[in-house]
Amino acid sequence: MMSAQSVLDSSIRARIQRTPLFSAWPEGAFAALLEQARVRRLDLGEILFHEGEEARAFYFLLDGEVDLISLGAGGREKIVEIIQVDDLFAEAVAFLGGRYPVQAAAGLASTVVEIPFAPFMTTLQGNQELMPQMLARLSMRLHYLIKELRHLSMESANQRVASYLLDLCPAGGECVEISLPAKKAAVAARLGLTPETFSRVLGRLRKAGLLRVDKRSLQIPDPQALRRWADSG
Amino acid sequence: MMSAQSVLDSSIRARIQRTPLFSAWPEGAFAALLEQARVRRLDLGEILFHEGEEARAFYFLLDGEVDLISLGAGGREKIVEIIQVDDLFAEAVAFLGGRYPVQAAAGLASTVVEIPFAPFMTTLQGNQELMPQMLARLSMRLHYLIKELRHLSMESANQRVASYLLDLCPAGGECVEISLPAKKAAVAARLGLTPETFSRVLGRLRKAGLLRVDKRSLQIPDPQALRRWADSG
DNA sequence: GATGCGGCTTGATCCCGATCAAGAAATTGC
DNA sequence: GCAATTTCTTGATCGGGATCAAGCCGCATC
Repeated sequence: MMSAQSVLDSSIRARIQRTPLFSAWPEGAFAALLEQARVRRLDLGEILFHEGEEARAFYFLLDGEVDLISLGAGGREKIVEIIQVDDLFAEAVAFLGGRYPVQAAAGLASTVVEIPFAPFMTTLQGNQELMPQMLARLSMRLHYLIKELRHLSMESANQRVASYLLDLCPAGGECVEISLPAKKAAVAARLGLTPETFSRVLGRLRKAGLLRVDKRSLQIPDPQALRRWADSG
Repeated sequence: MMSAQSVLDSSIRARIQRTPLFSAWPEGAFAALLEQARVRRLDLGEILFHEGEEARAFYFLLDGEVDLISLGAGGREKIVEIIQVDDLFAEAVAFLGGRYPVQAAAGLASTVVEIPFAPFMTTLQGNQELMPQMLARLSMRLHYLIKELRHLSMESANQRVASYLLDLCPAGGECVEISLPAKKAAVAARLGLTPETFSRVLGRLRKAGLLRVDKRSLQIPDPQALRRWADSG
């Protein structure tokens, strides 16, 4: 079930314009683009777009949580990325031959802004000074996927969980408290693990004194020790 | 050990210009770029660039074979891609923050053309009509990595080998005979498998009558049957 | 409080692919 | 041609994580 409305209030527009992709856009072009955008509400579990479906729009997540999921034979699925509030997603699909390469499903009841590709691409072609920003976006995704590939293909469950937790820490410093971006089963899928294994790894970390767990919020008393534990075990 | 020479003969220039990335380049800019390029010869096993190293150039493979390798803890390594003759590689690194995200090593004695980024980027910035081609290149790599991720995270050894073999077939039709692009150990690493497992899977396929193996050349009598075998088993 | 349900943990067992260990076959060197 | 080295195959065992199967906890509803 979905609903759409045609007017975006100015605070929403401001949030979208704050993304790196749009911050350099001339005001006129940006306003014209958002003319065509619509707000959509998604129920928990609702599918925003399917893998292989013709791609007509990309999205900005206002509220809730959306999972990008790659489907395999026999119902197997891997969460490629958990999209967070204020993230733009699927914009790179504009150059990927017109089909979504993954599925997007709401992990919670959510709200997204749907921005059609057609006017976006037209503006991009007419203002080529905007292209470097688009190249930068694509490069970030490339980088992200290369890292993912490394994690999946040569790290153990322990190492993957540890790296993931450390990545959640704000850069560098002490990260006493962090919180999981989604329910544990989704995080497990994001890491390519079953919920059971994920739970066991957290248990191991807890017993080793490297982690305190309370519901979805975690404390890492000594990040460096965690890093060392991952590198050795 | 390496040697460099400064003049590129015209047949080499023609091969490079035939790549999609350069086919739209104005003759003058292309010639100026290749002024700065150099030929390098690599011994078997020689490392062209290391992971994390500052990126100053990208490459065109004239002859031999180069493997892009991602390194993990404890000497573990995964071949991300096996570069073939007449492929351009590492050009996307221009936008990836100035460091190579993987290592490149010669899988055979090889010859590459080394093309520095500086003049390349300058030309790109001065001729923004060339950017769409660059976007297309990045998108292809994105697409490739998404596929890789899917294969690695949710397919069995059997399925990965079968998909890989089918991908080697020229599009669609009968592909009676194909040949592995590298020695079996390298192909196994590309698939995220040990040589032993790869050998066993080929053996299984042989016994099932789905494959004939002779050295490095393979015959697939019935591609559709192979596809079915992968989808079921 | 009882009941039910979804999310999480814990335990027992299984299976795929890695690892260890020989051999066989192909390639190279003399 | 024959030895030496590398590449590939085959077999035996091992182990990490999946799967199967209960139980547990927090929370909602009545």
